[in-house]
Parts: sequence; structure tokens; C-alpha cells
Amino acid sequence: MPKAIVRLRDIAEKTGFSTNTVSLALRESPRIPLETRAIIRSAAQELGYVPNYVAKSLVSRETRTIGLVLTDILNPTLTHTAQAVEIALAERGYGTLFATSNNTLAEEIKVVEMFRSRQVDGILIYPARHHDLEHLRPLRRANYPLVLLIADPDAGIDGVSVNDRSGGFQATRYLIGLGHRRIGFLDASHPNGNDEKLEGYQEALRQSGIPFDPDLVVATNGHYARHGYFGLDTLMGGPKRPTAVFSDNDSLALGALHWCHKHKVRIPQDLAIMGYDNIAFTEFGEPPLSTVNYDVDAVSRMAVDRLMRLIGAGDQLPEPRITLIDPELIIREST
Amino acid sequence: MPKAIVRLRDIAEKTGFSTNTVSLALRESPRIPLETRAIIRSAAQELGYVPNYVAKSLVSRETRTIGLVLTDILNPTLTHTAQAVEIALAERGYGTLFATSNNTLAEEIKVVEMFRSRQVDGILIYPARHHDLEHLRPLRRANYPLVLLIADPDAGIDGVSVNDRSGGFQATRYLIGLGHRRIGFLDASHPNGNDEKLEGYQEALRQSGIPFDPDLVVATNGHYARHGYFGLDTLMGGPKRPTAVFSDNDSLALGALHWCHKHKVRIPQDLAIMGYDNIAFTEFGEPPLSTVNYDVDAVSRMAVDRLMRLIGAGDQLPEPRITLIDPELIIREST
DNA sequence: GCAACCAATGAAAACAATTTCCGACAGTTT
DNA sequence: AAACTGTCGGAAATTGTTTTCATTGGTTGC
Repeated sequence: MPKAIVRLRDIAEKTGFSTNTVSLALRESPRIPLETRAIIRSAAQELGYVPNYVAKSLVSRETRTIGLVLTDILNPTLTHTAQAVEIALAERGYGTLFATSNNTLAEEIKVVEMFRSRQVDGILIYPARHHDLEHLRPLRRANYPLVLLIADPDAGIDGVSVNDRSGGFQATRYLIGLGHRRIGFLDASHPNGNDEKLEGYQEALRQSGIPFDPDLVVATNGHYARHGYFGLDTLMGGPKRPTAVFSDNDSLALGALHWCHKHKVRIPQDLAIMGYDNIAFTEFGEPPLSTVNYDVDAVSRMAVDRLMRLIGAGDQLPEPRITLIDPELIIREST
Repeated sequence: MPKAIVRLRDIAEKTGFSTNTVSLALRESPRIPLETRAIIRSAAQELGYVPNYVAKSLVSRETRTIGLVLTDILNPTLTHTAQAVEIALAERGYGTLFATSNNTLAEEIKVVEMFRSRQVDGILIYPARHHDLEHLRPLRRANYPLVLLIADPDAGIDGVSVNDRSGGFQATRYLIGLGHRRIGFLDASHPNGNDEKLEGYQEALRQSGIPFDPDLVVATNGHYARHGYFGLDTLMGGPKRPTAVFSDNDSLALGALHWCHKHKVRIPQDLAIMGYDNIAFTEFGEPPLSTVNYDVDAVSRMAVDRLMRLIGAGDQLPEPRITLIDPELIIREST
């Protein structure tokens, strides 16, 4: 028995009705009298009928499935996004086809193509490179429902995101307000051209008349805790030690925290540390980490809402709209 | 233009060949001369043809998609599993349809049904309740490829997992070896009937002649850090303070760590803490956490391998096989 | 010079559902 | 009794692909 497939026809043969009648009955069409429906329903139950979505999709031209492309699900914020998106979609009766781009453009292109050929009704994507969107624009032009989990006003594609430039600005301004002048920046995103936080950081320095010192910015070459550990190590090993560090994300900051413990650097007296994202563990760091709140649930919800609107629009998509959520600072004990 | 669909027929009309020839040509059939193939290929390219998997699936009776059911992707070990599974499947040309059961049996049943109706070629599932598998057994009997990410020898269904009983046993025995007699247990899993670690814990106590004290086991009612924090609080608030705590998972242990910092309890002198899973942040705890290594990559890889074998077997599935990986202790500074 | 063969292509039938249209029959109206 | 109306159900077309089987027209072999 090869994966027992029960078709409408099987129910039809069993009950003596036509497949057509069975189809209508199972969808509770008022055209079929209640009694007939009951007979058919119980026969379906008995045979263990499960509707075949792929056949249904072929005729209805919709799969009720959307594709979610993330760079890397190990990043806690993206994990959280995946969960929130999946739940929001499930509530609306959509399935989630999921894939990672591993932070490379080439894989991202392949994944999008794979999703298209699987006929997903729309795509939600956190692109690897925030400014390399050329492979997505033709899709948008072809009226393909597509929402970015970043917000580039020039993209010409819908996007929902936290305003990272504002986040970087606020965090830096706050550190400056605390009296810090030498503020390090642990940067995991620049190599991918995702510079919003760095720009906010520079803007805050500029407003306070503090010259930007490129030596205070270190590329961590990754966004896990260990990268933060080594990033801080090079920063603190240099001649111009900072008195505060702003970190591209919380994992990095947690790694930095660990470096301080190892080297008997007191937090926040000797070094203030500011994270980004407000992942669950920040609250339980030692000390609890100050950070910038990335409201994953709001972003996910709004992105899904927007995608649903695009799917509903059909032939002619509305003008792309960018939604930016202004983040809030969460001040704990590391600053 | 509603989501510009280019069909084989469109290529056929453009080139003057039949759809059939186009189909063959695009799949590089040797029956079509190279020259014809080149013409067809370039026409397909020009029109931006993307094969329609849903139509293909209808005839081939395979979707090259598998369903992954997890209880909750916020659990770092499951996150890691999702990532590892997705990568392993992508390597084999399979897509990953993903859903969470939110730790409830009812949602799990719905998700499995949804996957079935979407005709996934197989299902990988971390069930909400390790002993409530009745909804899965009929699938296995119907030769549906199915692999559990737990290992229940009595399940009658293939499974791959870390041996949690052994993990619980080893961790407890190690703590006993350190001289501890009063060992607390932070339990997030019992309410779902997932008792393997607790059983290992009890077995270790028994072997050392230490009577089991139910007051030392606290249900945390959740598996995030905050649950560990409050769990430890009740444990330490009681009359019989333990000298060591074994925790159902690392998030819980990190929360417990935080409680100790808050209450000036020294680790490991006053209280030894042992986690479970070896998630990324354990290494960067303060102090770094001793834990039990859950080899996610090995489990995921083996589970996918097994699933592929089942899918390949077709009509008659081989006997179910349970694969247990014996975990290793990772000793750091919290014990 | 004709059967046999072969290479290149096409026609049509699947696949499992939905949709459109049409027919049978019963009951009601003229 | 003819014409109309409405209910119930079925036949057939459709969706985009793959697969099986046919059909060309041109060569080859004897």
C-alpha cells in the first residue's frame, strides 16, 4: 500500500454519487441536501480522506503557502521572527515554507527561485544584503507579493522593519549622554552592506562634535558570542581603549561581557556595554544587558498583514509602502 | 498581469514545438537533438519560465517537500535542529514546510493533517508528548515516512535522539561524585510526560543509595530562563536547600545562575549548577555552565538520513529503527 | 523497389481536484 | 395538458506537467 491515497473518486464509488457531488458536499455546498452531505461526510471519514492540496492548488492557482527566507535562523532575533511569522500565517490558514540563504546572495537567489517554482502565494524575506535587491525587483514588477523584513525607502518593494538607524543613533547618543567619548562599535553587518546602525552611530557622534575614529569600529566577521569576545579583544588590545562599546547585536555583547569577566574589567565602571535586539538572554546576563528593543512581534505581525494585503490585491499591487518601527532603549545594568 | 505564469505551452507556441517536446528538452532528454534543446532552452530563458512544481507533483506523486513539526522554535536546541534539518534537506533537493505545535497535542494533530493534505513526502516530528503517539501510528502503518526526533523503543516508529535518560543519569552521577547528596531538579518536561531525564536522575540516586526526595523536584511550568529563575527561587526558599541543581535545559540553568547572582549565592561553592543541551550561550555564562551535550547536528543528520531511506523504500517500509546517541558531559566552571 | 528501421516529434491520457454547464425529474402554474 | 420553475446531480472541461504510444519522413539493407 503506497501511502494510501484516498481520492474524491473513491468516495464517489463507495457512495454511488459522482466525484463532483462529493466535492461539493465536502465543502458544504448548499446545493447538496443535508442528508446527502451527511452520507458523503461519513464515507469520507471512514476512508480517512484528506483533501489533496496539490490538485486543489493546480486549479485554484493558489497554494495557501508562503515562503520565508532568512539569512540564518541561529540568530535569536530571526528565530523569534520565524516563530512569530509561522504563527501569524497559521492563524490565517497559510503554511510556511522555510529556507535559509546562509547570508549569501547566490543562495538567496536560488531559494527565491525554488519558492517561485513551488508556487508560493507570497514571499517574506530578510535579504542577505540590504542593498542588493536586483533579483527581487522583477518579481515585484510582475505583481508577485513580496515583503522585505528590512526597510529601504529606495527599494521600491514593501518593507517592514525596526528603524536600525534610529536605534544606532539613540544608543550612541545615550552613551554620549553618560559622558562617554570613546565609544567602540562591534560590527557584524558592514561586510554585507547593512550599515544602518553604523550610520546612526556616526550621526550621533557628529551631532555631539565627536570625531569619528575608524579604529574604534571592528568587524567581528560573524554574529555569535565568540565573535563578540574576539572583537572586544582586538578593541581593548589597541592603544586607544574605549570606555563604552555599542554592539551590533546581543550575542556579540554577551561575548563581550564574557571577555570583561575574564579580564577583570568591571561593567559598567570600566566599560559600558550596549547590545542590540533585546533577546531573551540579555535580561539574564551578568550584569543584565542594556540594549535596543527590536520588536519582533510587531514587525512580524505587520509584515504578514502587509503580505496578506498584497496577496488580496491580485492583479494590480498597490504602491510599495515602507513601515518603520522606532525602537526603544532598554536600560539595564551594563551601562 | 496576474503573477505572470509562463507555461510549457507558451514556450511551445513561441518555438513551434509541442509542449511534450519542450518538456523533454528542458529536462535535457537525449531524445531531443542538441540544437532543438538549445532553441527551447533560450526561449524558456527569455520568457522567464519557472517549472510549476505543483503540476509536476500531481503527476509524479511526490512533492520533494518534507514537513518539520517542532513544539516551539524558541527553544535554542530546537532552533538549531530546524536550521540543521533545513540545510540537510536543501542539500538533497527537498524543501522544508515548517510548523509548531505550541506544545499541545491538538495543534500537533492539526499540523500533521495539514502536512498530509499538502502531500509532503515525509514528516520529521518532535512530538509534544513523548508517549502520546497514537495519532502517528496509523500513518506509519500506512507506510507514511515518518521519523521522530525522540527515541521511544516502544513507539513502533523510527526515531533518532540523544539518550536523555543516560544524560540525566550521567549528570546526576557526576554531581554525586563531587560529593553532593541534596541535588535539586528543575523540571520543565514532566507535565508533558517527557520523563527521560528525571528517570536518569532517579536511577543515579538509587545506585548511590540516596533516597529520592520529591520536594527537590520543581516543575518550572515553562522552559525559558525566567522559569528557571523562579524555579530555583522556590527550591532555595524551602527548608531543605540543595547543594547542587540539575536543570532540564540550559535556559533554565541560565535563569538559575541569575538568581544566584541576585542572592549572592556563589557558584559552584554554595550551589553547583548543571545544565542540559549545551546551547551556544552556556559557554559565555558567568561562570561558564557545565552541561550535557546534545549533539543537534548528529541527530538532525541521522534523522534526515533515516527519513530519506524511508522515502526511498516506497511501498514497504523497513522495520522501525531507534537510534540513540549517548551524550557527553561538558564540564565547565559551574560545578 | 520494398520492407524494415530510426530519428524526431506530436497527440492524448493520466494525475486529483474545481467549475461550468446541462439534464432529469417533480411540482406548480396557465 | 402544456409550459414553467426549482432541486438535485452528473458530464465534461480545466489546471500544467509527465508519460505512453503514435506518426511522420527519410534512410538503410537486401
